[in-house]
Amino acid sequence: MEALQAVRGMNDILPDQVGWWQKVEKTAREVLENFGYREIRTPVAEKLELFARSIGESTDIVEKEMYSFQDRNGDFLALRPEATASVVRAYIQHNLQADPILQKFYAVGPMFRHERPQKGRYRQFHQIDAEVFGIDSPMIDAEIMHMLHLFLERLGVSGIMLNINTLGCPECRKTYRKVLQDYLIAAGDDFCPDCLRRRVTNPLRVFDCKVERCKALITGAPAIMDSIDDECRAHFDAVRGYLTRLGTPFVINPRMVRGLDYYMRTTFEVVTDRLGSQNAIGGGGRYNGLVKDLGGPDVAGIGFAIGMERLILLLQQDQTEPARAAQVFVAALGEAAGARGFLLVQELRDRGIEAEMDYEGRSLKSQMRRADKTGARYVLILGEDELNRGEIQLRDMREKTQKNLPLDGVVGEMLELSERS
RNA sequence: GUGGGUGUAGCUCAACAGGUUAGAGCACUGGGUUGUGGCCCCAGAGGCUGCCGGUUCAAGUCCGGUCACUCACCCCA
Repeated sequence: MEALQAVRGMNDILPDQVGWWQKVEKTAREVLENFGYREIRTPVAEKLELFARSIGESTDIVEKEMYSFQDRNGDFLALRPEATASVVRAYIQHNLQADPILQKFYAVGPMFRHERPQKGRYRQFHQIDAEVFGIDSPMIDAEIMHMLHLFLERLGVSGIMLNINTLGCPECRKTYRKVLQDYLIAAGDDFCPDCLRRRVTNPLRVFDCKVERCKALITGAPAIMDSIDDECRAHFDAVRGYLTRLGTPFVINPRMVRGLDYYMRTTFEVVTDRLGSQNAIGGGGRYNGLVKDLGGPDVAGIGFAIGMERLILLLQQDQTEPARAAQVFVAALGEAAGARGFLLVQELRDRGIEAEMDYEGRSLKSQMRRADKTGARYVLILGEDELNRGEIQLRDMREKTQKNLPLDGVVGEMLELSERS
C-alpha cells in the first residue's frame, strides 16, 4: 500500500510551527476587535457564480485558478479564492446593512487557488481579511491602512513598506486604461511576448513586468493621477493627509496594480523584498460598486487581506518560535509509584496546572531528560521509598534545589508555586 | 500550463572515475551514576538510496520513463 500524502500545495501545519499561527491570529483578533471589527465566518465553498461576478470574469483567478467543481446536485461550486466575495454575499443575504453600529467585519481562514505552488504561494493558503461597509469617507481608508500597519508593527515585522495608489472611479479607470493602452501601442512592438498580450487584455499589468526591455519602454508612461477627476483626486489627497497625520509610513506607487476587478479609488499593498518572488504580504482597496453589483444595496466598501503564510515566513526570518513550556513533570519509579504518579498528574491538571509524565516506566535518568526537554520548571520525584513514607521530592530544575514534601500537600504546594511565577 | 533544480536514516547531508556489509552529525533508546536533567564518554536501534524499467560481471552512482518536492514564469495574498 502506497503511503498517502497531502494534496499538492496543501500543507500540514505541525505542532512545532503552530505557535506562529496562534501568535498571528491572536494579535490580529486583538487589533481588529479594538478597531471595532467583529468576526464573521462564512463557508469555504460558494456558488461559482459569486466569484465570477465579483472578482471579474476575465481575471486569471476566475479563468484558470479557481478550485471549482460540480456537486451531486449538479450545482457549480468553488472553494473561495478570497474572502471578500463571501463576506459581501453574507452581508446582503442577512441584511447586515440594517445594523446601525456594526459595519466592520473580519474573517480568518483558508482560501484556495489552483496554481503551481512556490515559495509563499500555496493551493490552500490562509488569510486574515477585514471589510468595512457603508463608509465612504477617506477617514476610513486611512484608518484601515493605519490599522494594518499597527497590526504588523505589533507583530514585530520588519522590512516592509505600505504602498498606496488610486485607480479613480470606474470612469477614470476606463479613461486611463485607454490612455495607457494608446501609449503602449505607440511605444512599438519591442515588448516581451507577455506584455504584447497584456497591453491588449490588461494594460495596467505591463507595469508588473520584470523584463528590463519592457521596464525601459514604460518609463515615460502616463500616470493614473493625471487621468482622474476632481472628486477622486480630492478623496486621494484626503487619504494621504490623514495617513501622514496618523504617522503611518507609506509611499505612493502610481504603478501599483491589483488583481481584482472590483477595486476603485484607494488601493494599497504591503510589500517586502525578503520573500523571493512573492513580494506582497497583504493588500486591499475600496470597492464601492461591488455590493450593489452582487444584488445588494448601494453601499460603499473597503477591505484588505493578509497572507498568513507570507507573514509567518517573514516573522521567522528575524524571530524565534514562541516557546511553550510545561510547568510540572512527574517522575515515578516502579509500578506502585507509577500508578500514584499517574493520579497525581491528573489531579494537577484538574487544578489547572500543566503537568506531564512518562507513561512507559523508563529509568529516572531518562525521565529527568524528558522533563528537561519539556522545559518543566519543577519535577516531582516519587519512588518506592517516598511512597512508603508518604512523601514526594520536589526538584526545582532552574535552581537545582530539591526538598521533601508530604505527598498529601503536594498539589497545594504546586498551586502556590504556580501562582507565584 | 511552461522552464530549471533536487529526491539516500525522523532531520541536515556524505559516499573518489560504476566496485566489499550505504556513512556522519543532530534527534531517539540504554548504559557510564542501585534513584536525578543540560556537558562529556560508550553502546544500540533506525535505510526496498522515491518508484518502474534499461545498460553492465557489478548501479545510490549511467540511460529512459514516472511520481514527488522545490524555485521561477504566467498570475497573485
